[in-house]
Amino acid sequence: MDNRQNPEEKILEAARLVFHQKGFNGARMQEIADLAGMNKALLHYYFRNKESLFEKVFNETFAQMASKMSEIFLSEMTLMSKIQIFINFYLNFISRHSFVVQFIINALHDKPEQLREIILKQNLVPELMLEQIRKQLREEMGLDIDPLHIYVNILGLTVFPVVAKPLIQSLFRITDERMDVFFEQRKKIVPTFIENALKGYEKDKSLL
Amino acid sequence: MDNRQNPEEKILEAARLVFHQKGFNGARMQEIADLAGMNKALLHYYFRNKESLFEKVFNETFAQMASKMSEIFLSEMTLMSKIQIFINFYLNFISRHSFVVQFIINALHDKPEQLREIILKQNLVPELMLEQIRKQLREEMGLDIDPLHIYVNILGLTVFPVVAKPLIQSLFRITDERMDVFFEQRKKIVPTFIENALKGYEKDKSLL
DNA sequence: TATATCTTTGACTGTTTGATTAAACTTATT
DNA sequence: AATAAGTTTAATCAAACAGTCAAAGATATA
Repeated sequence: MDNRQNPEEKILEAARLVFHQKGFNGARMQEIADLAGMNKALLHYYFRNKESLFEKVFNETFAQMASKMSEIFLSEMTLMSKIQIFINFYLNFISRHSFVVQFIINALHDKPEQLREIILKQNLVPELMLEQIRKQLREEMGLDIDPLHIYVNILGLTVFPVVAKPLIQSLFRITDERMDVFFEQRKKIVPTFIENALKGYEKDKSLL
Repeated sequence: MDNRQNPEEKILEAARLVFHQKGFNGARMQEIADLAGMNKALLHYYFRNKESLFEKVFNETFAQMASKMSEIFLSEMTLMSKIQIFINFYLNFISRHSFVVQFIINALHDKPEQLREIILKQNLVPELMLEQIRKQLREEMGLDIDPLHIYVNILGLTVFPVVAKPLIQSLFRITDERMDVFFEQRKKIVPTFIENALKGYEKDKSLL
């Protein structure tokens, strides 16, 4: 592990790796210490205990993901370009940080109230993002649809295959190499899938 | 807990509840014993250890989910009806068994090789399901698309919102009641979304 | 250089937890 | 009724683990 960083940074980097892969229950303070190349007691010196170290990591990770999403969807582009960019970004991002989203989902699943407070402290306003999507759906495609459903659809089509990768591989006996191809294909397939779906609403506007 | 069942059944039922919610690492043998209303040593008497009890539960759960999916997608209906039925079934099912899919995904994530063997022993043939989808895409909609992408899209649109429910609620500050409405809406929205997307391909067949 | 403060370590503690065991209890078999 | 086999329990064990502490080491301050 890199020696140029200060201890706090080294601990956080190690903690990130371990917590992301194993979650709170699966992670061991000893393993984090080993990975950071220092004594276990130092973790408690810099971060009071396991919980607060975990919270730090969660905070960081969540903020990073959420702000990246906001950044993309609040930028100045057509909605379809944003979708294209988001999928490309995300599918590239996870090849380096495979477990981030699953980590967030599981953490939030284990202690929803506790982490919800932490999230509220960061002054993110994801509602703005929804309003922006609503506006663009109307102005660019003439659609009056609940933007939350569209946003969740985008996330589902992008994120789910990554999270469920081992499930898909087990079910259909797919090799790692074929999975790489599969994800590469999705960078094209998902945006057209969404575009087709949205254009379909234009003719028959009787829905939501 | 119901007294009419035999001990094995009682243990399995309790183990299911606890493992589904907390995963392997989060689960405690004592908690399972308490929930089953019996001494902890009995769990070891009937199931050698925690691992094999977990495997039993995983096996059961996975088989149940996989066979239900196969059943729907191998039945005699139009593809669009199957999609409609699947979404309805799944969104109703999880209101009673909230954590099944996330449980499977996490388990497969923690020990992929080990569980893949277990899965292979069940003689499921999900590839048949894919072939069936491919056939129906061609015959009913004149489309020559990789059925795996379509299947993953269906799963993503259906399963992701359920798995990510706490994430969505935290991000957009949505109450439990509004979430119920949201899921109820998706029973209609998702099938039309998919239908629109597929119909879009019919005109412009230059894609995959 | 002497002293105070900050950093790091190894040894240790108390608790939790999965697993074992020997004895008690129950049920079936003769 | 006597015996054997199967079932259940309380007590206990050993390992894993988060967290503590006193002392050693390093660094800054005077």
